[in-house]
Amino acid sequence: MKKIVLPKKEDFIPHLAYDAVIFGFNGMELKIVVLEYQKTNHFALPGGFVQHNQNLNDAVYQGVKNRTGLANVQLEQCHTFGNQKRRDKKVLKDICKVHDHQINDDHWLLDRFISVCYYALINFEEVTLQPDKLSDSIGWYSLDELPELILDHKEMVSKALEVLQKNLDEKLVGMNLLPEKFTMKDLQNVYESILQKKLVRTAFQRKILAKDILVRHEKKYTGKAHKAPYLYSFKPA
Amino acid sequence: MKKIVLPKKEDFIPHLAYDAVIFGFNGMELKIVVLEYQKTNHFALPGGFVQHNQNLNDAVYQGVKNRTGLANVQLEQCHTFGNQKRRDKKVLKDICKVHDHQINDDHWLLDRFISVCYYALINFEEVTLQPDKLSDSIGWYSLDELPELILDHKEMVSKALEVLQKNLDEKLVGMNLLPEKFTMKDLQNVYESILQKKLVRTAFQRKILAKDILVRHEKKYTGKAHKAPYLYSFKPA
DNA sequence: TTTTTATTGTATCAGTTAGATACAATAATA
DNA sequence: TATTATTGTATCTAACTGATACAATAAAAA
Repeated sequence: MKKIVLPKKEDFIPHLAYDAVIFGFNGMELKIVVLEYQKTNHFALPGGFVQHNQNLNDAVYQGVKNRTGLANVQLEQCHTFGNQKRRDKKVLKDICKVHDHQINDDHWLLDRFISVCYYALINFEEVTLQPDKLSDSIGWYSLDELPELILDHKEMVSKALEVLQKNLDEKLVGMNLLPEKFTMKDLQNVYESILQKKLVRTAFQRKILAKDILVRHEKKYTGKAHKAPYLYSFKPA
Repeated sequence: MKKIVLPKKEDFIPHLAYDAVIFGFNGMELKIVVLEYQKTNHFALPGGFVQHNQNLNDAVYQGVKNRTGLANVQLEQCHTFGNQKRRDKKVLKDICKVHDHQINDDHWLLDRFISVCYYALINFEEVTLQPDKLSDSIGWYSLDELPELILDHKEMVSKALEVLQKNLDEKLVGMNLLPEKFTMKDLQNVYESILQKKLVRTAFQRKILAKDILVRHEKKYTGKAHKAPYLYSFKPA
């Protein structure tokens, strides 16, 4: 196991972290990015720390880029988790041990951390996840098949989904989760995955078209035995 | 000027603060609690720091109680402000000077702070504000007559109001802002103050009554030359 | 070639909700 | 007793949603 360099205490604001819930849509299901730490069986959201002279938002953006390979991600803050109990010495020790680091009980990484949770919506198809050195795997997990996550990361996922649902109509979510061109059915699937309930097809179509935010393109012939749906794209702002 | 004790560095999580936007309603206008630091002409939201073994939520609750005299306040988190520029050495130095404290440029209170912003709704009438030792005045200011606030506290107020507006219908705000019994007009004034727009009287009354959350009581005779309105209270949960 | 099948796009009807308007029912005053 | 301002409610209309219906396909089956 190649020894990696632990983050240095003096570079970062102590006791402060961030974590990110990154949503993607594979055409049918909503999924999120989860990291697995090498040989520890610990799963976690991508997260990190904030440097002393770095904006919180920038730290999250940079961190998500470094730990997942994803750039140009629009991150939205959703909640700050500040419970005193949110620490887990065992997890951190496990992770460090794999990398041949001995850390003492008073090491700063084992301290109590307050974490600011962000979420983002990205296009599942156009993206290649790139695990960093701490993680041996990075992957998409559907919401109802999440592995056990460390600390309160599961709660973060719930909170992020809740905020996402609340902002769905105004934030025009589909724009980030779908490819350039998509069918009405695709868009409805996005909405249903996020809201976790079925919508009425005709009412949905009517409502979306009434918003006047879509451009209609050619039909999409899928080879299936039925009428071909139109393709749409979002009107440019 | 009696010398006060500055918060001790070792007791608190460095670089981390909270601030609170406390809304009250005087019957006509929405107002918020603002502190003035003694003889400095600096105005700020009530805020403070988090102890090492204290939950973030508890810290805010305790802090609001200590700095304003308000207890049993339902606080909701609304946003975390993490811009690297949010520090102002002059303000802190001014405050400390008044209390006869010399602090150096590297004092921890002058560091860059990340602040978690909360908001609360309280009953203006039933409350006596109690300034702490750092502040010589504490008072209610209406939103359009706020003094200049330190740092990004003005932005915090905007954010808190925005979140409040968004949550208005589900959080049943009136419950916290009105006295036990109130008229329909009172409730409408609360809604209008928060949403900062006029509502249609008949539609508002119809909507609220349809929610089936109010109990109707006796009439309220104001001495004015017109029909007396009914008093209402919220149905107990 | 014709029929069948699944899905899509749209229209229509009913039920609900909100704004606008109208109006009767007051309390106190003129 | 008439006047005034406000309140509580009803009614009309416009907008929106769910439910239903149905024509228009695209490809497979007959």
